[in-house]
Amino acid sequence: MSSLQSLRGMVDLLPEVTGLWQHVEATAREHFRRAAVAEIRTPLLEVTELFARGIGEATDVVGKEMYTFLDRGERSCTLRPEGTASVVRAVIQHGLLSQGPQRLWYGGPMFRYERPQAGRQRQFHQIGLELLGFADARSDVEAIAIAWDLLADLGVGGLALELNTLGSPDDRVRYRSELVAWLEAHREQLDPDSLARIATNPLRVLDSKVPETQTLLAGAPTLADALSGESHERFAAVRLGLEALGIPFQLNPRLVRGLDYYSHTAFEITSSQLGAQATVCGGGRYDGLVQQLGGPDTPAIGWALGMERLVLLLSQADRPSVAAATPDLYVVSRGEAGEAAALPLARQCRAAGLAVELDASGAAFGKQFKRADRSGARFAAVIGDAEAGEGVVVLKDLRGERPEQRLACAELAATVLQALVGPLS
RNA sequence: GCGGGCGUCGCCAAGUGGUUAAGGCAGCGGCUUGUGGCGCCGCUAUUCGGGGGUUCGAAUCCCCUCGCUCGCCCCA
Repeated sequence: MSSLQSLRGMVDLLPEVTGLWQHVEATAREHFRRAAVAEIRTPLLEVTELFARGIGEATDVVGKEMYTFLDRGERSCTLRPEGTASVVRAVIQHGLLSQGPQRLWYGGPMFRYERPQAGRQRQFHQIGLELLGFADARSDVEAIAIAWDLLADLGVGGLALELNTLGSPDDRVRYRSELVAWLEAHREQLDPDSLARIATNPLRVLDSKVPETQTLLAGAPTLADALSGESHERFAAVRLGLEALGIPFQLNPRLVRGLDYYSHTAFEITSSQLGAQATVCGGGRYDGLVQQLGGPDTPAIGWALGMERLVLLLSQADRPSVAAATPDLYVVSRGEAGEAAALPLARQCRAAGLAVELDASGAAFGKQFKRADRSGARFAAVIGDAEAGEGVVVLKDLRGERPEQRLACAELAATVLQALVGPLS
């Protein structure tokens, strides 16, 4: 194949799927509006240091998945691999927190250099929520509820909410060193993968898929034991809040978010229908991040939802397909005067709110009608030299029984609009 | 980065060493020069992702390469 192709992992969204994407986006917007969450848009490109400091040097995302390059000014730049760091940076940079807590959402492409597979691309899209300046457990519950309701409204079934707590940053640091000490003491019995993670991300050892390691881990110190009383209470409040809203969840003590900034509540919404990449939405609390990036000490919680995975679920389900752009009216014309009159006519109908396709091919009438039929339009407007001369147009119903009708050009839009809302035949 | 599967027309797909590479869908043209949907007829791959090699001869065998895909890792 000598012709040019898109880069690996960079996917084109063709017209047959953009309708569904728009539907998801519109639904998300509406849910954010109802929850009084405002949109924020940040650049796709940031200084590399933002992600290194925000996400954590030791994470896979920063360590091996970033699209990083030097710009012409020799500055190290990175295409954003996730949204939270950028949002926090923007909020700090513009002093938004001095105006009070912030309820923000964002959406758009993210970039991670990984091997593509089902539900994973190198350029992928997330919609995310960030509640900054909210410490109470109720904000955790609210954040989760917004995600849950959005997914339910979209009609995604078979979802499971998994919940865990990572404790306060202090708890986590303390537990981390306990765990590392314990793992070091059992080095010989660990599998190579887990061994490597001691240095990089020890909490992830808990999630090892090696059976022997899992058996061994039964004797390891648990995060739950390392939690302070306060952290325990906080987690209990989150659980109670979810129960009060009737949102089902299952506790998963091995749910450890990969990014460094998480603390306390961590959650994932997963689907069994997604293959290996089962997480549709993931998030949690990140109380330390704002300060770590140079802002005021600010509690926060957020989540990100994977658009590709969501769309995958929606297109698997037996749901009516979201129609692509189908015209209401297809304009067929012929002859010099007719063709000249067709465009103003189409334009006038568009101004009235109709979806109008104009056949500008100059093809034979039969051809034009064939195309009118395939376009899916309900009506065809026919204008030839004779009609153009009299200032009239022929309206033909392509789907129903309505007889062909000759009417003044000026009446076309109103007539079609009225017919569209009326019964089909 | 590591494993498995696959790569024949825009899409689906037959063909596994031997003259011109089936077929279906879509597309285009015609039957039908002011009226579509059905039907009928015709056209659309000198070429089998690309490059080498074996052979009298390859889409079919071998090597390399590129791409797609599923999984591992990790994550949305």
